[in-house]
Amino acid sequence: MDKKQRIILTMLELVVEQGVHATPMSQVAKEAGVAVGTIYHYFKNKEQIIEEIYSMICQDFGIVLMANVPEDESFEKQYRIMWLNLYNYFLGNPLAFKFMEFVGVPPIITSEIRLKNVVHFVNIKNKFLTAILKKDIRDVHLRLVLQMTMGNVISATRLKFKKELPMSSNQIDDAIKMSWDSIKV
Amino acid sequence: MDKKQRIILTMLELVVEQGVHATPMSQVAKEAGVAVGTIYHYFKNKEQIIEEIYSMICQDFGIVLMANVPEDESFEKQYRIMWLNLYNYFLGNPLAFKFMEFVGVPPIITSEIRLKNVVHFVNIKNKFLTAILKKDIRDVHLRLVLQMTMGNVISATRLKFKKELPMSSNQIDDAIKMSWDSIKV
DNA sequence: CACGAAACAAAATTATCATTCGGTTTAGTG
DNA sequence: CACTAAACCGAATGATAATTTTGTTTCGTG
Repeated sequence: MDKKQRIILTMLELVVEQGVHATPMSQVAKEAGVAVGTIYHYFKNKEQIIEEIYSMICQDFGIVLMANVPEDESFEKQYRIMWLNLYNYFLGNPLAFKFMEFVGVPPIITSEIRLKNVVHFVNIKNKFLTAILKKDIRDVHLRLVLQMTMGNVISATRLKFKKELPMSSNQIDDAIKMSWDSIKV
Repeated sequence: MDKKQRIILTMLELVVEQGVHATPMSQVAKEAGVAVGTIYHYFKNKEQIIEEIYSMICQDFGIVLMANVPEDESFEKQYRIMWLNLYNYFLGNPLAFKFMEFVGVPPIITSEIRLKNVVHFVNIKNKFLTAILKKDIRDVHLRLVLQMTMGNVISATRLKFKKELPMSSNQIDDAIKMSWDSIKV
């Protein structure tokens, strides 16, 4: 694998378990198997590595969320699939989840950086917007629906990761049902 | 105000806008109007200050959540009041909200510290548990209900703070309704 | 008043880290 | 095969910060 990618992934790994300021560049270099100087060959500074990680994950979100969503089904069915898409992405990419939870927030990620990455979310926004217009879901503000839904998936993922619940398929069903009931008409 | 309290509050203020590792003790000392040495007279180290802030806020939670909850009303009404209790606490104490969102997480707050503070949540847990037993709300795992509800309040608060929504009383009503619909039978 | 303990101060210590710099190696090209 | 530009290296630099140490002040009590 090329060094740049290795630096990014090592930083991601270390940062989610130690925090940004607690992971020295020297450690990143060592664990990535490169010299410190090499890191600065590829990146302007530490901050930029974090920024690239953030951007990478946002892009993932945009793609993963809309995967395998059948256009000819009810919105409830589509919702269920999108919900699971995100949940399964988190389960399969715990580093991404933890990064977004603990690192991808101010003051590390500034609102400016966040703004740069909203592009990745236009599709999902449009999907929910038409659902509101078609009265498939409650007529409340789009931002509220999105934030609540996202929050629900995160809640379920948290319980799973913290091992506070096993999240059997029954419990996942419960969570999705609860989530859907909160937005359905 | 006594110096210990001043140190805690200054640390809280600086930490939510700069992050833990980005706020030097020297700055805390300066803005609190004490000498660096004085801080170490009251606290073993930086970590302990953070820990005391966390504990302080957890205690607030336990008290605030259960305030003015009428025992003789339906659980729906009670839920509404608890929900607003927390929401209003966040609005009135933005530092506490931001601390819990950005600082009160691993690896800064370890699971050990978190465990020490679960005492503050026994009342609220019991309240929801009896609601489940009395079939006032869905029969799903207590942890799921709590995490989802907490997540909903946080979602609403986030939208307000990030100024993405004005959170008029209508919108708050929407949010509470959505939240309630997700747990009601 | 004196005297001991707690409160307070800040300089000194020790450590750590992000970044730079001077240089070497590698790989592609005419 | 030169030659060059990019890739790469890691010691040195320059800051900064957490904590310790040493000493001074305050204050309650016998």
